[in-house]
Amino acid sequence: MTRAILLIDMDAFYASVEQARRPELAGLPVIVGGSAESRGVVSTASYEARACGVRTAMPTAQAQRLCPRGIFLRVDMKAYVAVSKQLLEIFGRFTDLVEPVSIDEAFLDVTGSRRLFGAPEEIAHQIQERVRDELGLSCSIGIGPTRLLAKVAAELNKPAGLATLRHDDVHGSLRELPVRKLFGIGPVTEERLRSLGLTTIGRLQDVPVELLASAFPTGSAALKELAFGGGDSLVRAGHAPPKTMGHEVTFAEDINDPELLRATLLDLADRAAGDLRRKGYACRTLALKLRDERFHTFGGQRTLPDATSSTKLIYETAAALLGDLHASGCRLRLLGLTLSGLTAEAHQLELDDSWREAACDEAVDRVRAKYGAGALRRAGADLAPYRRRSDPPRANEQRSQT
DNA sequence: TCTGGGGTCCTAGGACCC
DNA sequence: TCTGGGGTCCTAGGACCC
Repeated sequence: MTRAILLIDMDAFYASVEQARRPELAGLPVIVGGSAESRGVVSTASYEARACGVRTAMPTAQAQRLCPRGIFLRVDMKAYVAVSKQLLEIFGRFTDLVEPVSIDEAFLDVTGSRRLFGAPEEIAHQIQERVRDELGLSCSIGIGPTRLLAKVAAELNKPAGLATLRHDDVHGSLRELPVRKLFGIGPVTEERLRSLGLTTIGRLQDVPVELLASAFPTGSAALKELAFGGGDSLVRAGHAPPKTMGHEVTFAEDINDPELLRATLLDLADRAAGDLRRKGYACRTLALKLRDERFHTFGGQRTLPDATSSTKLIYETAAALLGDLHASGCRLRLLGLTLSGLTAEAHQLELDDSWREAACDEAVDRVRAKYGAGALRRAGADLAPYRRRSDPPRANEQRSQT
C-alpha cells in the first residue's frame, strides 16, 4: 500500500502566535525578530508585512524602512514552544507517527489512520480545522507518498493551503518546478545547477548522471534521487535525541577586549552547560565559533578525555581555545559555543575534588529552576557586553553571585 | 543595506592503530 | 629502502534548514 505522509507547516508561525494571543494585532503587519539597535534580523513576518516586501532573515533595519508602520516584536521563544506542544498534541490524535522537524513543522504518517479518519485529504482538513478552532492558527499541509513530496507539496499552496503530490506527478507537475523547491537544494547548489542549465526539476531528472557527476563528484546520486522525489521516507515518532547544544551572540558593536570576550564566553558556557545538565547530558567536544568585523566566520574545537557537564571545565577549555583562535586580537562581531559528542549523563566519579564543581553547578541549577534563569549569574558573566547593552536586568530580578 | 540563533549533515585531510 | 589498506577518531569548514 502506498504510504500517506503529511507535512504540516505553520503559516508565519511566530507572527501568527502573537496575533492569536493579542487580537488587536489581527490584520496588522507584525514583524517578529531582533531589535534594529542590536543588529537583528526578521524571524517571521505576518502576511500583511510580507505584502510590504518584508522577508525572513532580512535585517530589521531594512524591514523598518520597507514597512514603517510595522509592529516590531521581540522573539518570545517560550510562548512559541508552548504552542508547538499543543500542536503536537492535536496531531497525535490522528496518528502515533508524528515526527517534529522544527518548532513549527511536523511529518505525520497517516497510512494506518485512514479507516478511522478517512482519506489523507480528509485527515488534513480535520487537522486544519482543529488547529484553527483550538489555537486560532493556520497551517499549510502537503500530502505525498514520500517525505520529500509531502514537503514540496506543502509549499505549493501557502497560506492555509492543502496540496497533494502523487508518484505520477514526479513525471508531470513536479518537472515544472524550480530545483530550489527541493529540500536540500539551497542557494549555492541552485547556482551551480543553473550554470549547467539545470533550473527545473525536469531538467535535473533528464540530465545524464555522468554529466552531473562531473560537477558534483560526491553528490550526483543524491541530487538525482531528490529530483525523483525519493529519499528517506520513514516517519520516526518523537523527537530525535539532540546531537549538539549551544549558544551564540552577536554583539551590538564589534569588540576585541579580552576581558569582555571572556565574560561573554563564561555566560555562553554557563547557559550551554546548564542546558546540558537540565536535559541530562554530558559532552566530550566543544566548539567555538568566531565572526570578525568582515563577517568572516572561523572556529575551532577541542575534545576532552572524558565527558563533562561542568560549567567550570567547559569554560576553562573554551577560554584556552579562544586564546589560540583569537591570537590576532581582531575585533569580533560574534562569539558562539557549541557542545557535541553528547552522552546521557552518568553519575560522575568523584575521584578528585570535581565534586565541588558539581555541587556548585547543582546549586545554581536548583535556584534557576525555582526562580528563573535570570535569578542567578556567574561572577564575571554579567560583564558580557550584550547583557548590559540590550538586556538590562528587570527591577525585581533577584541577583546574586556564585 | 548589512547580514540572528538554533540546529543537522557532509566532506576532506591528518593522526593513529592494526 | 620502499611502501598495503581498512577503520576510527579528530578537526576545520561549509551547505542547508527553520
